[in-house]
Order: sequence, then structure tokens, then C-alpha cells
Amino acid sequence: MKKGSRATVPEHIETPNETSEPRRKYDPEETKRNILEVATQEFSSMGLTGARVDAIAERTNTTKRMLYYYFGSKEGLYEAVLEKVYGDIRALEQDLKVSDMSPIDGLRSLVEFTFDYHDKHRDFVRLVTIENIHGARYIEQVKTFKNRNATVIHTIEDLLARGVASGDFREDIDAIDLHLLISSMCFHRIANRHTFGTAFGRDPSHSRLRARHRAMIVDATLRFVKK
Amino acid sequence: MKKGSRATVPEHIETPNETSEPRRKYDPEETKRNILEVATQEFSSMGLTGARVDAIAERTNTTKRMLYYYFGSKEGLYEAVLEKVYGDIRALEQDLKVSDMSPIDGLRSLVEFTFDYHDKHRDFVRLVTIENIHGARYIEQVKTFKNRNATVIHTIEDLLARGVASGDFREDIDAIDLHLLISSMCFHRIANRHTFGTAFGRDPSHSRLRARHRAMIVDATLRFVKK
Amino acid sequence: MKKGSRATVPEHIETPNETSEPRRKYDPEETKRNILEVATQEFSSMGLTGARVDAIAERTNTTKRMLYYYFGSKEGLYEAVLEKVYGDIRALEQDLKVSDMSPIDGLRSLVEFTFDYHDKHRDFVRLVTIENIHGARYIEQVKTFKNRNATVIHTIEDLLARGVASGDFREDIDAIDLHLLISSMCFHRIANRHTFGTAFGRDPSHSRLRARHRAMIVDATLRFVKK
Amino acid sequence: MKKGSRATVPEHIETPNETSEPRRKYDPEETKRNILEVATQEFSSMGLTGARVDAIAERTNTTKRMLYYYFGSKEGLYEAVLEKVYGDIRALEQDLKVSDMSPIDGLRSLVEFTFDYHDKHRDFVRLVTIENIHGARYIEQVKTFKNRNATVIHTIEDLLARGVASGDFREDIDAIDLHLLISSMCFHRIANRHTFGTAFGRDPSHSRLRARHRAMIVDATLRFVKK
DNA sequence: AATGAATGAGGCTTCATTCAT
DNA sequence: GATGAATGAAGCCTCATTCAT
Repeated sequence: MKKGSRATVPEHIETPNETSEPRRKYDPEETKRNILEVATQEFSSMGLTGARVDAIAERTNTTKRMLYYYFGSKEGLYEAVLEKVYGDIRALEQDLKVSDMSPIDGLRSLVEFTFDYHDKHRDFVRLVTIENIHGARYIEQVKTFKNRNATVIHTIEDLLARGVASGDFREDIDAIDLHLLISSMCFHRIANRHTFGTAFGRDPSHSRLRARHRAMIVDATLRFVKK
Repeated sequence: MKKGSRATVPEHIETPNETSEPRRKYDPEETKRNILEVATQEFSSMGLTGARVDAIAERTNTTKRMLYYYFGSKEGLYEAVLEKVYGDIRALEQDLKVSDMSPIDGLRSLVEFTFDYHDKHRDFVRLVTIENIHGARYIEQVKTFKNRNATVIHTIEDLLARGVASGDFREDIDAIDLHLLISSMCFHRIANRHTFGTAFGRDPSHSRLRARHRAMIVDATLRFVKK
Repeated sequence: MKKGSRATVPEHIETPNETSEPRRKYDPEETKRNILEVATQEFSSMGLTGARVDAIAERTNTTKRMLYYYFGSKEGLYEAVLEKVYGDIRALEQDLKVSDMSPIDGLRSLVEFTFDYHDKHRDFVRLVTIENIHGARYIEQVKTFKNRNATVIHTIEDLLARGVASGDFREDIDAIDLHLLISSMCFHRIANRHTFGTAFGRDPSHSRLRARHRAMIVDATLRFVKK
Repeated sequence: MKKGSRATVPEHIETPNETSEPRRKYDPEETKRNILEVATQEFSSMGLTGARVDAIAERTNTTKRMLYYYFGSKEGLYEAVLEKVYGDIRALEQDLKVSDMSPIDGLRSLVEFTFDYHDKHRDFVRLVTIENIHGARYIEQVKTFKNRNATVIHTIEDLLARGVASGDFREDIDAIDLHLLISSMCFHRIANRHTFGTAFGRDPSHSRLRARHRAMIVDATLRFVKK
């Protein structure tokens, strides 16, 4: 990470022709958002200890000082990143209305969603990994965290109950265990793709394998749950 | 800072007449082994960037200088730790002679072994995780690494082939994919137990759940593989 | 950091019909007084360098910006504090009319007043101490300072002259020296009570010792002055 | 305090013709001593908060890094300074053998010693003052501190007891109180000389006044103690 | 083979202050 | 008159590493 290399933040995010007004100089929300975005990249690629506050500041529209102004400390910023990133996945999970589907279709959808999300949001996967190295010490500070997670479990419980009622699913499946199982399969292939790739000469996250793995995980899940 | 606190393992306590060899004051192999052991703890609990050379040295029988003497650098020491730790699991896998068992029993044994190993060797799990955060940059330096891994795949290929022949197993299963699946389930519950525990109020690695999860993973694997 | 904690004194609590004047939303004098009060605490407890502008602002009814608005700088605020605090003691000394008393009674009163004032106004004592650490650089800027102090000396000179005339006091006593002596005894026990307390296990400013020390200092002064 | 001004440490301290050996490059004790000396100046002139670690390092034979190597932190260094400086005065007090003198002569000697010491060691006076601003928080960490101080009190108790026995001294004098009184008079004229000088146009520590004040304080003490 | 002492470079954070409205 | 947002400069400290014996 050379000092002067300042990797450019992709400019295409700016919505070009929205208005012709000059960009306001003071825009706290925008500033915070910008910092958070850059920090997400840095923390997820370098880890909490490896991340450099200077490196984050350099790729930001503001100065290092503002990091502290808004987030108080490196750790405070890291927590904000965690909060945002965990919030994103849980918010999407809620949008995924599986209660309208048959148990089997609903479960398939949930697995596919989980697969796709991990496949696409590698930052998230890395951050979870990093947080676990730190014993989840920081996520515990994030107040919104625990409540949010309850939702997935409710969704799964609902699917299981309906599947049992319809005679499709086994009766002895615990929702949290099932969630763990699905997460495992979706998470591991992304999180540990590097050592896996080195060991077996095959990057498990490679796009060529994506469809096959997606089908495999759906299949494994359904076979596990079905009567 | 606690300068003088250096938790020393007592300086050798004079084992006088153990052997008739002149007691060597310095034992290079023992010193290296000692360093490696301490370093494994430090790296696995703190990560590569988070680990502190000073912290390692302090818990060692020798001084920081020796650490450089034998391993050249922090990264050199980290690589040595990786090599040792990866060597251990693969060595054990080879001992597990599944070729004498039926395909189903063999596969069950392999899964159980994998489960137990991850459950017991959390340092290993953490180090793999850490190495992935660094893009497997260091494991690539470890020469013996790739060869060792080929063995598991051979074992699985053999099991699958025999299972297909006996009509127990499906024909369309890829050995590496299956290995990935098994690893996922055994790895994730240990690696990410902290965030999982915080999120769902249930530590998935807790001993109370071990037997249930072990059975679950065996079950899921066999259901996936069976015809 | 505790961003949002700013211990606010409640915002004014709507004293509706107190007067018929249109209630002013902003009261510059009140604001200044409030700032000064908080600043006195902060400077006297933390020193000039140790005091934090942010800390002062937080405990104020206004914002940090106002502090600069009214006092220009941290040093300007410090000077304002000094001026206020020195003004208070000299004003009181003038009230103490010792010219009506006998030389001995008058001197006793002066000593007791000095003792009580230092005993009660520890902020003052600390600020004098602090100002001396900075070589009295700031008090020199306070214009009213020098004139005010002349008064005590006049009081003492008057007492001494009358005491000499009455045959009660020695002739060779210098008013400024005597003032220094009295100040020393009253000041030190407050200013250095912490190290003294730690050293000898006895806080010299403790209320249990107050009467004894007060009598002792009066006694020592009178014995020194008497023929 | 301009950055590049590096005030030279007086070189005359070096004992010139002691030996002709080249100065050893590694001399931990000398290095520590050197740091401590410079730090004493900086802390005593700037206060704990006002002192700059960089400023200390610059006037040292070593680098800033060594400050931390030997003293751990700015506060650790400050404590070491306190320890040294308090140790010095108490050590000298012990050398002053007043037990061979008459009670009056002994007490005079003690007062004169105390006077001279404060008059000469302004760094000490300033540091005590500074430490009191910090509530004696740091001196409390210094283990050797409390024991050392007991000695002065023993000396005074001995003098008082002998003076009472000989009929020279009053019976109702407490040793710690007397110590406080003497300290007050010797300390204040140095510690607060700046504000005093500004207030009364007379620096109480000026050499022209020294003899007079010395006599005055001896006189005041003896008059206080005598029957 | 072993080691106590030393260190340059860079890390995180905080300071008093000013900008732009 | 009043203010939320922003900041350059400097502060303390820690890192992995090497020097000299």
C-alpha cells in the first residue's frame, strides 16, 4: 500500500444529470457516507489491525480529522462499518417475501438469496471473518445487531412449520441449525477461497463454478430437510 | 508496558542426572519448537497484523533476538506456523484408513474426523481464516502444501467411486465439491461462532451442541450423496 | 468521546411572565458569566495547558464557537478568569476595616481573613499556582491587577505603624515581608496539600485541622511581630 | 519553544581527565541519567501537560524512542523525575546531623537548610507545585516516597523533645505542623515569586532579599517554638 | 550460538482554531 | 448575534527490526 497511490473511488456513482445545482460544500450525511464506504473497503481488505486510518482518509473527500469528528476513533469507524454491512443483508432478507411461496420454493429462494448475497458481497464475508478473529467484540457494541437477526430465524421457522404441515419436511429440524447449515455452505466458499484455491487448484468462487455450486447447495439443503 | 513482567517458563530447573550427556545450555531445536508454539497461539488469536513480535518473545524461553535469528522475520515465523499447522491435519487424514470400510461408513468416518478435527483445533481454523484475509499469500510459499492436499481428494474420489459402483451413491458428484461442502459445514461453526453466538444467542461450537451438529452434518452429507 | 453527552444546564425553562419586556432569546452577559464560571473550574483544576477548550464548551450553555466569540482565544479566556478571581479577593480585603481595631486585633483579623479566604477559595489558590508556573505572564496583561494589590500593603503598613507607636510591635518589620509571611502560611497548606497529605498521611487542609492551623498561624504571626 | 533551537546541556559536568578511554557507546545508566536530567528541566518548566516529549528528546543524547524504551510513557518519565527529585532533598536532610546540636541550633540549621534547598532547587519547587495541580496522583505511584518523608518528622520530633526537656521550647507543638510551617515559608517565596513580584514590584526570591528572608524565617520559627 | 541495547518509520489521536452560513 | 461543520498542526506512542558485542 504505497503512500501516494490513492486508489480512486469510482466516480460513476454520482448521478450525473440529477440537478444543475452546485454541490453543497457542507454535507455531513454525504461526508459520513463517503467515509463509511471507503472504510468498508479498507477494513474488509486489510482487517481491523491492518487497516490504516491514513489510507482511509486519503481515499476520502475529506481529511483524516473528519474521521475522528464523525466516528470518534478507528474502532468507532469499524463498528459503524459493521453496523452498516450487517444492516444491509438483513434488510434485504426482509424484502424477500417467502411467505407467499410453497415451503420448498420458499426455502429454495432463501438459499439462493443467501448464496447470491455472499457471492456478491465479499466485503461482508470478509468483515464477518475479521470480526470473528476479534471474538465479535465490536459487533456486540452495535445495538441494532441482535434484533435484526431474529428475522431470518422467524422466516425459517415459518417455512419449516409450513413444510411439516404439508408433509414435505421432516419434523426434527431446528431453525437456527438450518440457518447455520445454509450459511456455512454459502459463506465458506467465499471466505476461504484463497487457501482452497491454492490447495486444490480451483477457486471455489470462480464464476464458472457459481451455477453448479448454487444448485449443489440448494440440493443439499432440500435433501437435508425433505422427508 | 510492564517491562519486567515477561512471563517466563522457569529457566530449565536443572534436570541433573537425566542423561549422561553433558547438559547443553542451549538447545536450538527445543528453542525453535518453543517459539513456534507460542507464535501459533499469538498469530491464531491476533491475526498476522495483530500479532506482536514482542508479545511472542515475552512468552518464550528466549529473547526477541532469537526469533529473528531462527525465523528471519515476523512473516517468516508466520509461514513456519502455517506449515506446521497444515502439516498436522493432513498427516492425520492419511492415518484414517477409510479404504477398508464400506463407502457409506468410510464417508461417515471422514466427515466425523473432519468435524472432530475442526472442533478440537481452533487454532488451525483461525489460522486458515487469517491466511485467507491475506489472500493465501503466505501459504503459497509453503512448498509442501499443495502435495499434501491432493491426498484428501484421492480419498474422497475412492469413496465416491466405490459408492457409485455399489449403487449407494449418485454418479454426478465431484470430489472437490464434496470436500468443499464437508469443510464448509465443519469449518463455519467454529470460525464464525462468535458473531453467530452474538446474533442468535447460541454459540454453535458449544459442547452441548456438538453431538447434534456432528450428526446433522453426517446426515446432510450422506443425504446429499446417496442415490 | 461521548459525542452527545454534553451535560446541558436546562435550556432556560420558560420563565413566562416574569417581566413584560420581550424575553430576549440570547443574553450576552449571562452567556459570558456562564462561560467564565465553567472556565474557572476547568483552568483551576487542569491548569492552563491541561485545560481543554472542548471540555469548557461542553459544560456551558453555549457552544465552543461562542467562547471564541467573546474571549478571542483560550489564553484570552484564561486571562479573564484570572482577572475575575484576583478581583474577588482584593475587593473583600478592602471591606475588612481593620483601621478601627487595635493593632493586635487588626492583625489577627487580617490573618484570619487571609486564612479563611484561602481555605475557602481553593480555585483561587490553584490559579495563582498555575499562573506562577507560567511565570505570571498572563496576570501581567490584567490591567487592574497591580493597583489592587497596593491596598493590602497599605493596610499592613498602617497596622504596623500603629503597633510600633503603641509599643506593641517591633520596629524593624517590613510590610511586604510580613504580607509574604502570612500568605505563605495560608497558601501552602492549601496549594500543596496533596503531596503533603501523601507524604505525611495527613491532609493539612482537612477540616479537622482547620481551627488548629488557624490559631497556629495567628500565633506565629503575632509572636513574630510583637516586641 | 522553537523546534530547532535545541538548548545545549551544559558540558562542564563531564569529568574531563578521569580516563582516556573512549566513551562507551552503550551505557544504559548514562543514557537514563541524561534523559532524566533533561526531563526534569522540561517538566519543571512546562508542567506535565505542557511538557513535550519531542522537546525532551531533542535535548538528549538519544532519540525519542529511548524515552519510551526506558520509561514507558510520558507519565512514567514524569514519575521517575518526581522520584529522583524528592529523593534528593530527603537524602540531604538525612546528612544534616542536627542531633549533635542544641535544640535551638539544630532547629536553626534545619530551617536554614530547608530555606537554602528551596532557594537553590527551583526545579524541585516547581515540580511539587505541578504535582499538586495533578492531585499528587503520580507521586502516589512512587513507592519510595512515603518512607523517605518520615525521616524529617523524626528529626523534628527529636529536636522538639530535646527542646522541651531543656526548657527552651513550648510543649504543645506538633512536629508535622511545625514542618508544614517551615515548608510554607521556604516554599511560597519561590513558588509564587512571579505573581508576587508582579503584584508588589518586588521579586521575593531576588538574591538581594535572600539573607533578610532567611533570617526572618529562622526568627519566625524560633519565636513560634520558644517558650 | 546468543544477546542487551538501540532505533527509523509510521501509527492513532487530540489540540485550539476558523470557515461559511 | 449566533452556529454546525470543518481543519492543519502537532501530540504521544508502538511497530518490526538491527547494531555491536
